[in-house]
Amino acid sequence: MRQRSERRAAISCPQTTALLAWYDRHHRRLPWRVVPGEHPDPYRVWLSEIMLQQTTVKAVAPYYARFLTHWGDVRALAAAALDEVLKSWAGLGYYARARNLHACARAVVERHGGEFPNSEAELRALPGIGAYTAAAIAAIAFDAPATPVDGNIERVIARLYAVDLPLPDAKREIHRLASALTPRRRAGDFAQAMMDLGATICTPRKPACALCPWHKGCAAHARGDVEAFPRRMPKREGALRRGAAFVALRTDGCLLLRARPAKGLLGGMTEVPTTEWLEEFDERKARAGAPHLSAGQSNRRVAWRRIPGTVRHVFTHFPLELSIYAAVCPARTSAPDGMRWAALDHIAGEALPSVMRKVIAKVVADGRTGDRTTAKIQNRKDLR
DNA sequence: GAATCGTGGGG
DNA sequence: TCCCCAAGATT
Repeated sequence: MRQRSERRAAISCPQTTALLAWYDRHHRRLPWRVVPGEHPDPYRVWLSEIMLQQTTVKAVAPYYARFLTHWGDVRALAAAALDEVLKSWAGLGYYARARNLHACARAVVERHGGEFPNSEAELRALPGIGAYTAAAIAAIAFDAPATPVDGNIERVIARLYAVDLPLPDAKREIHRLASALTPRRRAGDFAQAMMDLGATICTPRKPACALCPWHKGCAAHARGDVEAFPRRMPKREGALRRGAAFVALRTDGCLLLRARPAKGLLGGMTEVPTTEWLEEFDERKARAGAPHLSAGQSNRRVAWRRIPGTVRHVFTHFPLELSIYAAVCPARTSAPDGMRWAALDHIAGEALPSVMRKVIAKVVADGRTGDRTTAKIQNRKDLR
C-alpha cells in the first residue's frame, strides 16, 4: 500500500475546473448516485464500489438493487447468513468480494458501531477495501480530498500526460499525476468525473476526443495516437484446463449439488459434482470419478451418459473445457456424503456460478434425459 | 512482485 | 470468433 502525502492543487487548476463543469452537465445518472448537493449513504457507496470492482455498470445495476431490497443497511447485511449473501451474488463473479463484503459489514458493526469510518486509513483496514476503494469511499461518501485511481482514471491520466511507462509499473506515476489535479473541495465529484470521462469519452477504443473537455491539453491527442495509451505489459495466457461435470437428475425434479471449498476458485459457491480441472485430463479416468448413485436395496448403479460436445468457460487466468455427463435416477436415490438434492424449481436461488448454470443448461438443451424431469427443467429460463 | 480470482459485452 | 477489459483485492 502507498500512504504518501500527496500534493494537491491549492486552488483548482483550469483543468480541474473544466472537468467539474463538464461533469455538472454530462455526468451519468447511476442508481448509487444521489442528486448533487445531497449526501450519499456511505453504505450504498461502499456496496456499489465493491460490486463495481472489475465489473461493468450494466452488470452491477440489478445486483445492487436486489441487495438493497434484501439488506437496506449495514446492520441488516451483517446479520445475514453468508450463504444468503453468496446466493444473491451468484453470477456477478469474483466471489471473494461477497465473502469480504459480508466480513466487512460485520467489522463495521463490531469495530465502528455500525457507521462506516470516514478516513482512508480506517476504510483501507476493512475486508475487501483496498487502496482504490478506500479512496473512492472517502471522496464520494465523505467528500474527503482523496484520489481513487481505477482503470478509467489510469487511461485518462495516461493519455493526458502521454505516460510512456507501461502498466502496472506506471500506477505510482499515474496516481501522483491524478493527485496533483485533485481539488480540495468536490474531490468525490472530480473522481467520478474522471471515471465518467473514461467511460463515455476517453474510451479504450475510438475515444470521442472532439467532445472531451481536456482534449486541448491532452498529450496523447497532440501526438495523434491516443489509443496507444495506456501502455501495458503483455500478459501471459493460462493453459487450457479440462474436467468432467456430472449432472444427476432425480425423477422427482431434483438436481444433485454440493458446496465448493470455502476459499479459492468459486470459493463457497454451489456446484454439480466435478472432477478436478487440470491441464492433464484423461477422459477415461474422469468417467470413473462420477458419483456412485444407487437407490435403496436394488443397489443398481445409475448409468452416466456422456452429453455430446463440451462446455467452455473462460476464467481470468485460464480457459476451461468440461465434458458433461448426465444421469437420471429414481426419486428415492439418496445423496452421497457431502452432497444434497436440490429442487429444480428453486435452482434460481442457489449460489450457482455462471459456469455451473452453463453446465446445467447444456444438459437441458441436450434434452434427451427421457422423462418428465427433462420437460420440467426445459421450461426454466433461469438457467441462462 | 507475481498469481489468483468471474463474467459478459463490445469492437 | 477472438481479443480486450470493466469503479481491484488478496496472498
